[in-house]
Amino acid sequence: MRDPEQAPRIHDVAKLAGVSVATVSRVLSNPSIVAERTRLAVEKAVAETGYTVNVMARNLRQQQVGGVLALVPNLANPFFSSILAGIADALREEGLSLLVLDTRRADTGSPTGGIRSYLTRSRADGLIVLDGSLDPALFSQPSCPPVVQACEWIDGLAGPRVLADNAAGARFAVEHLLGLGHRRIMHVTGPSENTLSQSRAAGVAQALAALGLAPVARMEGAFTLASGHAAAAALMAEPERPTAVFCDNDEMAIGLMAGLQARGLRVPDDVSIVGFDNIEMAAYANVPLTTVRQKRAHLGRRAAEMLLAHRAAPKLDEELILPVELVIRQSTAPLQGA
Amino acid sequence: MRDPEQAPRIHDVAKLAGVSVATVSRVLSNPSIVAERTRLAVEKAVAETGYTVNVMARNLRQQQVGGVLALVPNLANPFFSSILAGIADALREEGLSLLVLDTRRADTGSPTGGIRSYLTRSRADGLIVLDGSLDPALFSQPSCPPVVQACEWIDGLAGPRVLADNAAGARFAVEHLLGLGHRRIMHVTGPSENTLSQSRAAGVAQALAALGLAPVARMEGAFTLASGHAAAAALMAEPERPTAVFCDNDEMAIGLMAGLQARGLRVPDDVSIVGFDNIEMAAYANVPLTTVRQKRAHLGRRAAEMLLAHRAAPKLDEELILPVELVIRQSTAPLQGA
DNA sequence: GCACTATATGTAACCGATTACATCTACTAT
DNA sequence: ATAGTAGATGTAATCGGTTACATATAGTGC
Repeated sequence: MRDPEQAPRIHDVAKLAGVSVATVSRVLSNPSIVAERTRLAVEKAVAETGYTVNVMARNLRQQQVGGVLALVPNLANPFFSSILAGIADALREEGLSLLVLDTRRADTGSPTGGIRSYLTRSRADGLIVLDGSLDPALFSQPSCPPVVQACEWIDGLAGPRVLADNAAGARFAVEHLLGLGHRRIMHVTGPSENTLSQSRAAGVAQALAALGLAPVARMEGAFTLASGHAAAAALMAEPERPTAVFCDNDEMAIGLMAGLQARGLRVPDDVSIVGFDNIEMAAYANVPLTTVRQKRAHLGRRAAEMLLAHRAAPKLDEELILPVELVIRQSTAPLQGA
Repeated sequence: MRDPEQAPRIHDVAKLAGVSVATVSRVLSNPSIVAERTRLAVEKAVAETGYTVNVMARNLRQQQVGGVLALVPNLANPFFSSILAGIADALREEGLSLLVLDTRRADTGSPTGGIRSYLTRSRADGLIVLDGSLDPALFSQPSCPPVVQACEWIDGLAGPRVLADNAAGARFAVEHLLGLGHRRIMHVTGPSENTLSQSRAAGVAQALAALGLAPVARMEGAFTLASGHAAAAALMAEPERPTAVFCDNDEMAIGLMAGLQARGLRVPDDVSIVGFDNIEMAAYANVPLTTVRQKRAHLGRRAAEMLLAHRAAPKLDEELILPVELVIRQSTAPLQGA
């Protein structure tokens, strides 16, 4: 006798409906091949018992997990969470769920285990990697599920990628500053090993080179408010003080604004500032921030879609570059005395 | 013959090591009960084959999923993502993974399916609910896994909860303003049906009642920058303009500051402002924001720990109230002319 | 030397679905 | 009337582990 508290199994439904388990399974997964009469009886039995499939059993049999794992460097960072929202959206439409792993924290675990133990077909049907600092060797195990890189990317790791057009965005930002007459432009970057930083630096160099210029100053930050704040001191210390700054993200730009204002400099009168990302706060900063818009949720969605397509028909090395656009607000102004 | 591309199974390891599958399983899960000699042989075979357990098969047999599902109202909201980070941390230590479901988006799906289909023991070993607006009936199915409510809570849903001390935080904030001499205090709230809003409103009322006062104005916001910005207009429209505002979260407070400054009012000279949450941006706002600190990652961690404890030994209706503290920065000042 | 116990390992049932294959029925074509 | 076929359903193998139970071996006490 079976404990009535237990969740009903397909067998219970079958018995109640007077059919075999196979028929019940068919009603649930492919109703069109079973006779109307039978189907109705089974549906009634399902309703009466309150049966729902045991997802684990189905997954085992079908050799799939029903979920995609996202590797994020820092889950608490709002930048990533809106990408995740886009990913979750696209996955749910396909009946897949979203698993999340914070790589910075997981890393600290046992050296052999840690992240690696999650990179198996038995744990996820696919991987979306948002952390460009991971070792490409992690993904070379034969049991590693299909991978799509999004936002950041890993040098030496092939496979599809979805990226924002970082170089173009940086170029737009700097061209905007140049157009306002600025020539002494500082670049507050992300960590130098970060792939985003690198491609944004390339965009900056490109825009400046068109006029035969180079950044008068560069400071390496960490994409944080605090590092932007610290950049204010660096700016003041420059012998030829920059009149404009491009920051690799909005958080650093906002931190920088706060730091400059605390030192008595005014934005945009004394210094023009451009950020990157267009986080929600950018529009509500003390001085609304001119920045480069990047559609993060959309990027996440495209990454998930690409993963699903890639699973169906592997397309190596497809690279999707999403457009970005400059949003001009009030943190930039023509060079004084120009 | 087995396709050598396939992931090795426990059977392959057993054959290579010259032992039974049971022994291999024991080496992996409970090494102490197998002889040293045998253990070494098995470990060698595991290394040679590159075997890793099939998580789905193990989970099916052990009747567990290996993951906990967090229900969040809005994944893109940084407020929730740092709670998730805390949850993920605590779960990983127990070998569990974090599944995420964005309830606002999932809601829009089929009425019968949607969220409900995720609330099954076969999909998650436990639930952490961060959305107080959900229907308690969702969790009454017999197959629903153990639930812990965190941060927000659902009226009519019993079970353990982890909350910040919202009433005390609001009281601290208002007492601080009263102590600075302010008497005309406005309260910018979250949505009135939100449980957080309700308990914060209670704290506000309590603090004011001690002096026989009531809020001179109240405006219902949506926890967003935009609604805080809109509150600036409401404040200006008051016949007796408030000299201080308590906002139910930092985002609204920052939006409000921006709105007031755009209208020529100065913070804190003309209006003092207190927020709630202590998001990172609070310290870097144009005027650093006085606010109530709530340790979000810690709250998430405690929620996960409570869930794990609850699974082991169900403790109904345990309620954990985490302390909060006032962080005084520069957005509050003594009443002018007091 | 014998019974008994502890330790180590193997055998096979089991978790709960899906699905290849077998079977049965009813109908069509010759 | 008979074979052939399509459609509906049942039977049982299968996914890949874990673990209760059985068995074998070595060690202990009297």
